[in-house]
Amino acid sequence: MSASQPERGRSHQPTIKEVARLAGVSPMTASRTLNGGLNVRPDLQERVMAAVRELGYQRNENARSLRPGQPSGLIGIAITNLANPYYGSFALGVEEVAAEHGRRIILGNTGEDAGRERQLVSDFIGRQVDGLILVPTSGDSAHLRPERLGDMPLVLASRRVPGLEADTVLLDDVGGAYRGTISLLDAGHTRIGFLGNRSSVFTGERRYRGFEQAMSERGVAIDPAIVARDQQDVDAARRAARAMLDRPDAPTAIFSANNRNTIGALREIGRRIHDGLPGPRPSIVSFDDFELSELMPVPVTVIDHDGRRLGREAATLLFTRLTGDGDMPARTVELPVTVEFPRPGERA
Amino acid sequence: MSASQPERGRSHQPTIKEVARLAGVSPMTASRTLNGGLNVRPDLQERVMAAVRELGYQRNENARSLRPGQPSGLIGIAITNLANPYYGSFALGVEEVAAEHGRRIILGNTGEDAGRERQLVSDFIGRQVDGLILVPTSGDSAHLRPERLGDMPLVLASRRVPGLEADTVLLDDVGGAYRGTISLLDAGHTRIGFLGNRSSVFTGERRYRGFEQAMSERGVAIDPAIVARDQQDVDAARRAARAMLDRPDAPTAIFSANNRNTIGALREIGRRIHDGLPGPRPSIVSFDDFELSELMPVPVTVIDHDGRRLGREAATLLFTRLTGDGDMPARTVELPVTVEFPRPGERA
DNA sequence: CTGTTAGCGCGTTCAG
DNA sequence: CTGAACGCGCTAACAG
Repeated sequence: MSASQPERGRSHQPTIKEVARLAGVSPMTASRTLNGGLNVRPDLQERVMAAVRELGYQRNENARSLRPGQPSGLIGIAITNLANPYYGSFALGVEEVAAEHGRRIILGNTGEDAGRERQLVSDFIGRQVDGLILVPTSGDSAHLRPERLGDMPLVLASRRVPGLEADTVLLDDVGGAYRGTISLLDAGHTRIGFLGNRSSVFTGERRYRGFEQAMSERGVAIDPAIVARDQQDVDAARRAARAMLDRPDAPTAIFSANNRNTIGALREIGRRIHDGLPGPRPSIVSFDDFELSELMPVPVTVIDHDGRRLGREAATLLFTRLTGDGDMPARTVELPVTVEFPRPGERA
Repeated sequence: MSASQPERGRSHQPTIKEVARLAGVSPMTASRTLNGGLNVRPDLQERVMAAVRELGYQRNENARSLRPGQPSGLIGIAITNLANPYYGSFALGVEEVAAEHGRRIILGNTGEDAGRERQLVSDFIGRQVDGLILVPTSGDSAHLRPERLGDMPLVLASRRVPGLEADTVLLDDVGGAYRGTISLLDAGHTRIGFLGNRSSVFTGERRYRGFEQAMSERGVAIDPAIVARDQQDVDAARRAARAMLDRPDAPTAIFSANNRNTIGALREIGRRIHDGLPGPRPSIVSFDDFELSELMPVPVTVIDHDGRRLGREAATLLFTRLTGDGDMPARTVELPVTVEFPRPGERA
């Protein structure tokens, strides 16, 4: 009962040696049996398996992968915000494909912090992961350069990293934003506001580009007074929407580049309706789907996409590289998005 | 260029030996330096650190934890559905606390499948995790019994496992459901429907109990004809809501025991409003919050709770056990929920 | 078909 | 203060 030692019972995970001893064979025979039983007499295999069951033996995967070249069976994932349902689905997609390949995932949340991303990647490498999948932050990315990563396979998701060649899965941000904007123009809107996130974020930039393309293609001018591109959370989005809608020349429609901005805009619109304020009730086009969008008090068109599928594609890209030629050129997969109108016959 | 071997460049993660050689010291001196530098001359430490930087050395955490008793720094988490935003937040909460303790998480998705849970737990043990956090499935749980788990610390979240004593974090399901139901009764409703998930699911059972308590306390009978407790997805929930609302004696309010049922019910209500169908526009009380609930066409009261906090509590419970006495009795933490009314002055 | 030897990267133990 | 030897659990490579 010494107080200094934690003295946890640590009921000692059985080792392959103990299995072998109990089965009356050498550790090598036990090992072979556990790895498929090639060149082991059936009766010995029986005895080994019996011992395994009796002892509740679990192979130590860490020891197994100690030998260089042996895969650890671990995939490291770093994402920016696990609480975002979209990235939750993304992680699920990766997990599924990883599991199909007998791999497990180590997951870290960066919170958009490049320093944290660096730590995570470093730790992942220290744990000998077989590959890395990440939604990169927009900060410094020196830790992702080939000279730091060696030949560790890396897949980027959702965003690119400037100057870094790596397998990448993206959404069709530009096309989706373009089509969503066109649907507003088709419905006769000419005064269209834009809510987005910091343009330093890759997707923010691309979605604005799609918006811009559609507007210029139709010869509709973009009024900078109703373009707000710096909102990262719902409250900021709400304030931006409010400022726009308070103008005498308020927009009759708003393009929102992501979920946070959409929620903020709709909260503001809801308040105005509830308070009986005058002014337009703008239609919304929202990049990112959300549930019950069809029950909103204004028409909401969503640009929908599948986070789980993005995750599955990212993992597939990784495993293709893991099993194939490590030197093949970097590939980019761009997943389609769908534009969904509120209800049949009731476009924005 | 032999075709049979993968022949990955594998630019060989540097080892501590190489660091030592480059620094002109023994591996032991390098090791000591990396572990705090106790009893190592400052100038040697300098040289070692320089070599580390030059080689981009990363300590092999797997090898480090090979020695029995050494923690792996890994926490295994198995949850039922990562795509559910609530569990995404939960995972985030766990990840945060784990990171604060210098641990990493291995994450697996069970999809409510007990067999998959068993595999995951087994794999986690094989990877020498320091502890396990799981949202248990409702199936067979033999693999969680102490005789199988040894003294591996285990924390259960959201649900209990029958007959298993383990640290547990729960929501105040009963109290929340009770208070939500009371709010409906206070508003004058007497005909209240119930939508829930399989009662075999722990939370489903508890939430029904809270509903029942409130109803019986107020002397309002529960009509089994408007109680549906077997919906696991939105479509099933919608059908159940439809059946209730098609009745001549349709409920004037509905208690929904979880997010999936709430969405289904609201979709059905939205359809009826849109199609101009007659009948009541029932108020909703929803266990589980969702965004923009205040913009719904019927009043929605939500019973809100914080998945991230649940995750943080679960991890805290685990680390308390890891650092403290492993033999302390199992503890249960029950987190409060808040009942939030639609808009000030407009109760359901 | 089976067993022995050796070594993966690291850190504890013990000897200088 | 520093280094050499040993062993953690496991499995290629090499006997037998």
